[in-house]
Amino acid sequence: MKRTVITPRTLRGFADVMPSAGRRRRQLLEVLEEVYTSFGFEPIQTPAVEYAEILKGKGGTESDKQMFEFEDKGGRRVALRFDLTVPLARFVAQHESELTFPFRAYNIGYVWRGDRPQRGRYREFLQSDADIIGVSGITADAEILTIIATALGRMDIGPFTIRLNNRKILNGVLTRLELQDRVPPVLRALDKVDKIGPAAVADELAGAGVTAAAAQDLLALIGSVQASNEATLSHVGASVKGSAEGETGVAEVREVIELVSAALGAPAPIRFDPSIVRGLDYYTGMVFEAVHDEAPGAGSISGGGRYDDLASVYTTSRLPGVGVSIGVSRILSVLDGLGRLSDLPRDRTLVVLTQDLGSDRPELMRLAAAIRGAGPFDVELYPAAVKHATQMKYGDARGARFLLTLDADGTMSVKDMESGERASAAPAGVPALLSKLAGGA
RNA sequence: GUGGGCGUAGCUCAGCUGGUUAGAGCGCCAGGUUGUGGUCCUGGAUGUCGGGGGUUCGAAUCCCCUCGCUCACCCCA
Repeated sequence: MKRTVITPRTLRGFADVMPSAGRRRRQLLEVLEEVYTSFGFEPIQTPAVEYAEILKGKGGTESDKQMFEFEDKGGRRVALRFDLTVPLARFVAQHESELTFPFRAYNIGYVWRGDRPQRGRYREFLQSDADIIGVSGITADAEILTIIATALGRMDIGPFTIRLNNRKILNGVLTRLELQDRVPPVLRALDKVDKIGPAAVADELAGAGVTAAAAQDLLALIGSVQASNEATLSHVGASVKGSAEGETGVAEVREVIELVSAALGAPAPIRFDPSIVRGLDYYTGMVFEAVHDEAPGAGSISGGGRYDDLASVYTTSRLPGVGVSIGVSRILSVLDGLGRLSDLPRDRTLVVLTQDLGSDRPELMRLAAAIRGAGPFDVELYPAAVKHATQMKYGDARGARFLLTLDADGTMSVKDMESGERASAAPAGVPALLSKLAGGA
């Protein structure tokens, strides 16, 4: 009789994390927490599920369409969070009286979006946000950018570039061209210039009711990325002449880059790119996204910007903010695509203790604990008294550095899997022996 | 949501214009080597050819439907 089984599978867009990716993920998260903390950010957390009315209508119609929304058993309309920024706005508005401002917090968690999965794009993915709430100066903007540059640098994932822009630049120009009532379609059209080219963008702008002359102005503005930020800034500075808001935007970009470079003690890995727009409707000033230089087609590994009005739907207090979102799942996917997911060396030495039917198991347990306490060792006791060769192969497959076998006469034999050499010692001397062997190599 | 590509062993894939028992490499298992891994040698197991229907003497191969995956658009991490 054949037993029928349920085919093991995951939902479209929902992925398992395998051990190789899991180790990398852990390392990325360690770097993030360390960097956030070193900038004074506090860890917070918000729920995965919120009232739908809290989440909907904040990030634009596209976000609403992609939101997982359902009814709970009590008949409430609820939704899975689409990002971590909108829940943060709710959090800050709700706990305003208990927080110290300017409030700096980070939040690491999964978010859910119902769009079609592709490489590096999932329906459930891990994101890590850091935000400063309560001030509108560009010092905060610069600090956020410094955090990204620092974190991405320490993650050791390869070269990256932060593409930076400021919404005030385009807003200013659009106002001068009397297009302020058509901002979203115009921004959408301009955002496509890399993909479809200036001519097609001009067509789309014409379709949005933009005159040919205005379209040329806009294309000149966004097509002005130069070899250096300074060159781009002066180029764009010329096109925004006459618009106070646009001039402010250019000045902010210039100053922010200067501040980040000062913080890093080196030129910031930032490229001023006036074509960066970003879809989320709530951004009001600085906007940016980071791409991995070796996988620019994989999409952004980080993004964010300034949003000065986000919390206004939950409170009458003015709570401007600026934040970054780092795509942990996306970074893992990029590393996987580059074949560098599992090249992370073990940060501690793995030791495997073997056993057989006659082993003194209390002695083995004591010894495992002693080795763990003796230094940077991860120690596992093979959990069954199977054939010794099997346990050796297991240790090898696991990448263990040392295989330990308790001999019948009570001495411990130590095999160094790297050199192939064997040594022995009394159990009490094993921790010291391992430290010596591991250190000497 | 719109449009393209692809579903053959655990994995990566080969199977020409339809033709007998469907293959390779890797992996896995066993032995060589009964308490000392990797290398090597020998042997072995495994497929509803994604599913359903149709054409045909005959379908992994052609047609239709369906499911799944994937890429592009859209949007973004």
